Amino acid sequence: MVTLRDVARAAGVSLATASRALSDAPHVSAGNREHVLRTADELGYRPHHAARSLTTGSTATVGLVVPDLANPFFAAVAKGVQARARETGREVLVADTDEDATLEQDVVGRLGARVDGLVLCSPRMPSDALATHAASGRVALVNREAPGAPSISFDIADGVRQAVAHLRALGHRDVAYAGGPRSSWSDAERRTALAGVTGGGTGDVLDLGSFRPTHGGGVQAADLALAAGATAVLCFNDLVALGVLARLHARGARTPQDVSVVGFDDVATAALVTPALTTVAVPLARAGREAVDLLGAGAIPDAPPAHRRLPVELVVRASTAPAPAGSSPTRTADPEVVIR
Amino acid sequence: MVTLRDVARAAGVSLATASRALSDAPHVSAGNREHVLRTADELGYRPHHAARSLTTGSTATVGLVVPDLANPFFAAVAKGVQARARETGREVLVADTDEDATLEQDVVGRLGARVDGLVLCSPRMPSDALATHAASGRVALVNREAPGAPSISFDIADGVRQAVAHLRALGHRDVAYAGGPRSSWSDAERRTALAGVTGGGTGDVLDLGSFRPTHGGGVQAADLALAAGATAVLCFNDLVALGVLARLHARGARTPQDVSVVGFDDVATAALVTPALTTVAVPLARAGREAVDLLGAGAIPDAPPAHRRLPVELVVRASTAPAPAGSSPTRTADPEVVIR
DNA sequence: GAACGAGTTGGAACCGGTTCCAGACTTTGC
DNA sequence: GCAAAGTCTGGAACCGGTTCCAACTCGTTC
Repeated sequence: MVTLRDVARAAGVSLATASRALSDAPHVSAGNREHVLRTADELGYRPHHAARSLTTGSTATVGLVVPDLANPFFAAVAKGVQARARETGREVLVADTDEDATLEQDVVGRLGARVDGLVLCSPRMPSDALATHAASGRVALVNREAPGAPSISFDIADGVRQAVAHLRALGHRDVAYAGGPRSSWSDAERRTALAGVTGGGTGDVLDLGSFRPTHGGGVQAADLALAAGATAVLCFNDLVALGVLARLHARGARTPQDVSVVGFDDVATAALVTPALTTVAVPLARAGREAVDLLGAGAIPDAPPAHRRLPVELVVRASTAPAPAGSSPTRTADPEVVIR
Repeated sequence: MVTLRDVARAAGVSLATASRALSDAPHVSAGNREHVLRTADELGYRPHHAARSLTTGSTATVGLVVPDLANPFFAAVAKGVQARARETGREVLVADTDEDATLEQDVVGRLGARVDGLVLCSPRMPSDALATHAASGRVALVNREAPGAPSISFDIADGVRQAVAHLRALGHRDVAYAGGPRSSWSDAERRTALAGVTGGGTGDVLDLGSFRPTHGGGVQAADLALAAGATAVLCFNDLVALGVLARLHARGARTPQDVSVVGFDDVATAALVTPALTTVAVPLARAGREAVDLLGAGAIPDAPPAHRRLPVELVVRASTAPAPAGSSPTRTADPEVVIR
């Protein structure tokens, strides 16, 4: 292994000069700089990351913590984080917490010590724990908001509004919501938005309940939607929507002729299934990129952390269509479970 | 920030003793060890990773390089790598190369300097470049084999055999292969296997050509399959198979009644689409885990690198069925493009 | 009672860089 | 022509750990 010492010796300069030349610092003559650079190149010198990190105190690394790397939602964010980090000369240390809030906290602690900043994507830990970690000032959140930490989230309320407006415009009166986990921050956002949007006198959205945010959760929700006589189902995310689609098909209900389905997130597969899914597209990669930039912005201490909400957009595909003509004018479900 | 020096001072022992106590080394009295440990805990001591790395020469980090994090194939491998690394007390530095062979080489160089070992998943770089990097002895390959580096790959030949046998058993005589990129190592493996398996006198498999390994590639292949009168299509991977499925549906061909479709990899969505995809399941997460273990096994220098092939398994779902009764006994395609 | 050895202990060197500081040299201004 | 200012340069301290080595303690054995 060739060290800076070797380069300095070969170039006939001191360690200090060699260091300055290579780190592009001032106080080196043009000739010396050039010479050192060439010598380093010839010797194949590669700076020792740990050594540099030890003195400078910076690791040139960002950490990324996600609940599940194999979930396309998080994978897309990870791709954005990774791309932006590379552009800014940093590497990415990634950790998958297997959707486990306890493991997540552990991981945040361990990873936090090794990076300049940490991007937490959809953290599962409770708010108070999150606040503790946020206090370090080196944390940025994605898809969750919390008082102490800067965050990138999505304009979920607007997405819900667009989705419901779309369905209403198609004549759907019996719209149902297949919700995500109660503990989920983003499910709470959707529900709040639904409660607001339905106040317009056009009728309420039926709450089918909370389901696991998976294909299986969607299967479960689909039966409830059929039983309730809904002609349209708005889903917590695309995975749930895919489950709804599959189950409706299996039960002989046609999509979109009999029942319309709307997803959330616009994951890659949403466009590839048949019928292609109408869904609310959220800029996942962009969120990852901006979260990385948020980490660099720790310039002004005690400034209130930035909460940025990225715009979303309903993408209309083949899973939504006008409500069937003879759809029931009266609701069959218990009014108790309506979202307010 | 609390350093080892602080702990030593607070515990009333020397730096050396404190270090030994915390790294669980011998030559510390039980009393002292206990006392140091407690003091460190009270002070909230966290070892400084860069400092430790500087002296020990080990980074407790593995690097992972993948062409595309958002591709579920690589995401699954990444999850395995991540899990195994955590179990063995290491972190994962991940890099996404955007399917770019040039960027990949660059990334391997930069990442390589910061990790103890590097897992290269489906590397796109040419063999000679791969050999150069493999010479460092700290590289493990996934889904590709090369002379100089240990690797984890899949028993693709067996997968192809199982898939073709399945289709033959269903009475399909006109089986077509929708191939992946010519430069792909794993496409070459599939073709070699196809050439071998079709020699059994049961007829050849028609080569539809090479397609981008995406949904779009599958759409393209589907039209060629229909034109060639194939009753079954074996696809390079699941993404291509999904494209084939979608296009067949759009063109009014029913799956599996008219045309059967088989994928490769058993990505998560394969089971979720309608009809559910028959596909060759490969143990992706396991491959990631074992690749990490391969990195630790640099014990015997100059030992020939291990090439391990993990078993695969055909998963029969709803996209394959007996060949239609009246399928043409004669082939309409040019015999030149048959795989040999 | 002295020699011996095993078990502990702390001082100091070291890992590979960055940066402060003092000194040498060059340029500029009056 | 000389002082002041500025530019380069290299020695050395330092970052926070690990580990070598010498010294020291104590119990054991002859």
